[in-house]
Amino acid sequence: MGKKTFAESILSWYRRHGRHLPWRETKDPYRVWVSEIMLQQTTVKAVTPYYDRWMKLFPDMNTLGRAPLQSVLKAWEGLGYYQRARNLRASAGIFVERFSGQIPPSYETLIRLPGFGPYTTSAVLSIAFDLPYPVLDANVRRVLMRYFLIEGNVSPNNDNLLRTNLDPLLPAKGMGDFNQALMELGALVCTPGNPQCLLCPVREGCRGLEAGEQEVIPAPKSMPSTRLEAVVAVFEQNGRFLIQQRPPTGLLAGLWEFPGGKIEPGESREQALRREMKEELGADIEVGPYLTGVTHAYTRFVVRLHVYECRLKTEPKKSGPPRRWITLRGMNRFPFPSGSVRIIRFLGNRAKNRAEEDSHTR
DNA sequence: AAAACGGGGGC
DNA sequence: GCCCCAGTTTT
Repeated sequence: MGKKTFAESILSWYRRHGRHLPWRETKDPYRVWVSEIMLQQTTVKAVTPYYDRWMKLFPDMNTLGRAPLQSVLKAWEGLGYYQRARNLRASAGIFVERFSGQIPPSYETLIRLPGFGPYTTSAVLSIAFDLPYPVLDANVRRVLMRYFLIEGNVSPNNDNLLRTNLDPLLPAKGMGDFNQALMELGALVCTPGNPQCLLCPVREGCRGLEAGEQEVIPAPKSMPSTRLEAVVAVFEQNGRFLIQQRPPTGLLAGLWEFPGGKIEPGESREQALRREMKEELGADIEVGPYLTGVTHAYTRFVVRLHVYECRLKTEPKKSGPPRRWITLRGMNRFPFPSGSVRIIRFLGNRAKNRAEEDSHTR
């Protein structure tokens, strides 16, 4: 009886130390798929509550495949990368219409569908169908680049090197568990900073540890970061607020927001508001009191939103993006980016405070 | 090969 | 305040 193989070491560690997560309680392809999409570039901590809510709203493929896009986006509100939700809905429609509501267990078929890239396709096929596709995600890349001492950045070239090195170490069966075990090791032990090499089941064969390079592999990527100032206009008429829909493509596509825009260099906030509302609504406005400030961080820039109560002096034009007058409660049905959600929360608190003051001074 | 595409957690 | 995350798609 020889020593444990790489795969055996990883798997036995996973059985002992792997976390119990909602999407690991099942091999239902639909649930596995939804979890994989949600987990793209998104931490387990952030996904868990969304996943639980999602399965109540859209418990199976047929429900999702027939759901209105707006309700799907609403369920995704705050998770980010909203194209994922659109792709999920689009592919669910295809599964319902062309595959009897089933996910076909074929790499060539899935990879053509919206939202199925190399990672997701392999993950779904290995985890839900026990097919022999290894995955390369950020965790696996980090673990294996360290293990094989592949220095430098994550790149297609290094990915090929990884696959070549990994191939002889793959298990004969149970690829789904192996993939999840490798990812879990990256998430819990072989972390970006302060990796817990003493607790690692494969530290003996790790060439990165041997070379003392484990902390600097893969090479850290520097993130350009800029700051941006923007203004937001809140119009209220008879308890209803003006919101408008963003364009169907690009940043935050199809989500709703309060009108506003970027402050140009040398411009005051008030000037920016009047200019933006002239451009967006075709209306002249009066800028009222400052309501609140919200800082909203994106991957490569930070926006500071300055929110002002405003009043329309002229009627808005009819053309332009869809616009609606909506009560605070009515906003439950519209998907907003997180920055807008915080403004809505502010307006809700303000309304509550006003109601309380009324009840005291009455 | 690089950029676009969100947001929150961790330090 | 910076870095990262169960990637995909477009440029």
